[in-house]
Amino acid sequence: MNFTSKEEYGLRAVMHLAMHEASWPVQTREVASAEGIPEQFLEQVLAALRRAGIVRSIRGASGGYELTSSPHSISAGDVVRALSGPIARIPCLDGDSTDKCNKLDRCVVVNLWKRAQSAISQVLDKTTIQDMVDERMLRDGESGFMMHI
Amino acid sequence: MNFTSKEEYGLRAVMHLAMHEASWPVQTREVASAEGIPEQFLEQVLAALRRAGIVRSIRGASGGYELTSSPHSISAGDVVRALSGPIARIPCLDGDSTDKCNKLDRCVVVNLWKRAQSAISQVLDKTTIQDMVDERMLRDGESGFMMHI
DNA sequence: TACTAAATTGACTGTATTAGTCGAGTATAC
DNA sequence: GTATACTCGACTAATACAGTCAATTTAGTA
Repeated sequence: MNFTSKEEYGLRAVMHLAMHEASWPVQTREVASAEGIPEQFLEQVLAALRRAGIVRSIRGASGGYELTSSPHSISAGDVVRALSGPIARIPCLDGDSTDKCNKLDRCVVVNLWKRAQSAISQVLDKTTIQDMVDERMLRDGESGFMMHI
Repeated sequence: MNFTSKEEYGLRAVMHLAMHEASWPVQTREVASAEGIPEQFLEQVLAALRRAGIVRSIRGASGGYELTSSPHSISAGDVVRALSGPIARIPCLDGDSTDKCNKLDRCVVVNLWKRAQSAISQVLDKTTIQDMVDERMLRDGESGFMMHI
């Protein structure tokens, strides 16, 4: 039950794009250096976000990435799911049927996991990227610059 | 952000002890076979629960494990934390100071993680073992027997 | 058209965690 | 004293995490 760097990088990258709409498309390198993310690793993250339809890529010289929709309509949950699959996965609920147990709806532990999963999803889904950008701008000032955060 | 087998085994073991107070102490072997948990692995789990003060062990022949307190006063969160440490750990908040970032209270992503962490903790902390036992008895009948669950 | 900047892909590596297993040792009831 | 049962530490295989590397494709620009 830990949050991963990949998820954090994804959120920071999407926030960065949201905050720099004026200079779209934004290049991987710029996002990487501004947010303190290893460039090659960020490429993986952005590729996953592209496959999930959250960002769009523009290839070739002076290409880069931009958001496909408004920061108001992208939730933190969207980004996390794009990078890690379902939030708080429950082992016996996925995979092939061999290791699924056959009385899932009766399993007390699974019911607990489901309630926890739902609680965390609610938090992530009702927080939009715009919410996070607002909070960030408030704290950092207009520049949005923040060291290693 | 996944739940682990160890956590599930721990919850099931504690539930089993709660449901069999009449035959305390209960032996590892019995818990393992009744709950479908690898015996040796369960020993590790029970040892961790003992160190956390959730169960007490009685050594020697006809020894075993019993709960140290009422199932009403043990929460699922207690069990999970005993087995996995803090719930939903946030990488940059623990470990040695070298990889801690120095403006934690300003980090938007960490704030999001904290809210998610708090949501999940609430669910796990307000669910008691007795709650889970009740649900289980309701579904399975008095015997409490349940295959592979 | 050639050059170059940038995304894209897939394979590769090291480390940590998960999910166990094994075996030797210790305590205690009988 | 011996069988039973907990205790402890090391060990292993598989998976996930966090990157890195090299080769390729695409597209803007001189």
